[in-house]
Amino acid sequence: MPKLSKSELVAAKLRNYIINKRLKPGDRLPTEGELAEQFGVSRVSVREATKALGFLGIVDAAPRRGLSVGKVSMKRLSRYLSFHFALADYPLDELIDTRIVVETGGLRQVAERMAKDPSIYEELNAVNDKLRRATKKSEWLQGEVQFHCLLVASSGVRALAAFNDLVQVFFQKFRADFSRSRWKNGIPGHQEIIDTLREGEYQTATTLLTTHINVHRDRDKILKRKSKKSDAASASALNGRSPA
Amino acid sequence: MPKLSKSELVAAKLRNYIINKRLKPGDRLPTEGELAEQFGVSRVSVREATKALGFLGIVDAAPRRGLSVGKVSMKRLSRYLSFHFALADYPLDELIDTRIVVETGGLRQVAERMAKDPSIYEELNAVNDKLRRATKKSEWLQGEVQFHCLLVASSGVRALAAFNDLVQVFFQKFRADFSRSRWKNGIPGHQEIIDTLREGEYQTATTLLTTHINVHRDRDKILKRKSKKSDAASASALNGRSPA
DNA sequence: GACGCCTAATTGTAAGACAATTATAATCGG
DNA sequence: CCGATTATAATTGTCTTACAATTAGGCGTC
Repeated sequence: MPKLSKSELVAAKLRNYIINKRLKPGDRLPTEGELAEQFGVSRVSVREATKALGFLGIVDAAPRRGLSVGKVSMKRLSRYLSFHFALADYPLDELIDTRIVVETGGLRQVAERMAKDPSIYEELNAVNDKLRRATKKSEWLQGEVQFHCLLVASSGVRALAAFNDLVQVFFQKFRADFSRSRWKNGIPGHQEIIDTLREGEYQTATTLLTTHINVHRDRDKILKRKSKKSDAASASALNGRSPA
Repeated sequence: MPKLSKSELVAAKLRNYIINKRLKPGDRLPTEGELAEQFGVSRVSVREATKALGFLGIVDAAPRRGLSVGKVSMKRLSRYLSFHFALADYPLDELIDTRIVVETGGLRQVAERMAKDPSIYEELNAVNDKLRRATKKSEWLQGEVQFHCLLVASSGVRALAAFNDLVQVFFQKFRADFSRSRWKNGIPGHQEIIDTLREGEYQTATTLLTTHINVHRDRDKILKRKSKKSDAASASALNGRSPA
């Protein structure tokens, strides 16, 4: 059990403070000095906590104005997590499983919302167009993440979208060694998915998206074919959901 | 253009340092004092940066050992996600959608693993037994979370499990006002789900689990049948302490 | 009333000191 | 000679104090 340092405790207490008082972005927090007194620690410890939270955009600090609750955005995180090499945490298979669950999980809602609001389709289409025009690999990498994040965000299930943002960052390193012909190939796949969704056929879209994501698994299998025989056809799960 | 603070600069430099030297998790970094001298700032600024990166698990610090590159884990990041959740205050409907996606998403894997390892069934069964013996509501609350967390963890998809842990914690407040007869009712549901999974029928289990979770939605609908589509800032109860 | 200056509150940075922790070396017992 | 224990020292963790930098809000002048 890793013993929590004082600044980490302060961060946790600050979190509870924000939750208990039901503070929302923009609301004021006590000053560093007041927090120090209230929590019974020195200003240094408070600062280490607020600074750390400030890095993430959770709190916002300015001289004279003091501290306030900031707007949490996943973009801040990605900035610090852009070290793809440091993220070798979960094996590829588990990340792919995770992606399939999270991304396909929201498709029904995406289809429903598309039916009511055509602009959702337009946005996704625009991102995919941008992807078509991409020439440099970095452009594609960025666009690819953007597309998949927007897809889940379009479900309107924001908690799922937030988690998906993280997963996409984690996954980034596996996209790195993807040949150009390979990713040019994926773009019509995107198109098919959103077109199918516009028709309301979210179950078909689920199959398509699953296959799209599983491409990474196949590639991995090929790379280490020497290992045990495995069922490459995969095609495994379409998660049957939606009980009415 | 937001002016970067010194500690943020240090964080950026540290990031470049890690990238340029191609450091991997576990590799040693200079000490705080050395970094301070090298970057021409005080130890305080270095500390604020390393602390912030430490929150994300990007650097790891220990007395005498010094600083080293850490490995970012989903556990670590859920701390950040928990802030996101806390500030966002998602409505019940979205949390239910999230739960259904995450919990049912792992069922296929659970069934597969159960077939190979019977102890998975036993564990789930044990938790459900404990649930049956629960008399106090607090026991039930704890057991309920434990069951659903174990269920997802049994899929072996750890990233999904980590996220699910978080969702369960935030869902707790909605379980709070659940009558005893109501939750006694849910226990056979659990049993049916794990039994079905043992048979390998994960699609049936998906339907069952979806219904099980949707009970909360129905109840919600009933509660505010009078009040129309109002977001109705949820009242009451928060947890007091941080979830580790 | 509008504009610019002043002041004070608050964060930002620094230096020094000491406590807490722990890897490594030294010591001791067998 | 080896294992366990103790002592040492290096490093992070925390506190205190001090001061610089920034800026919101008040004051005064026109």
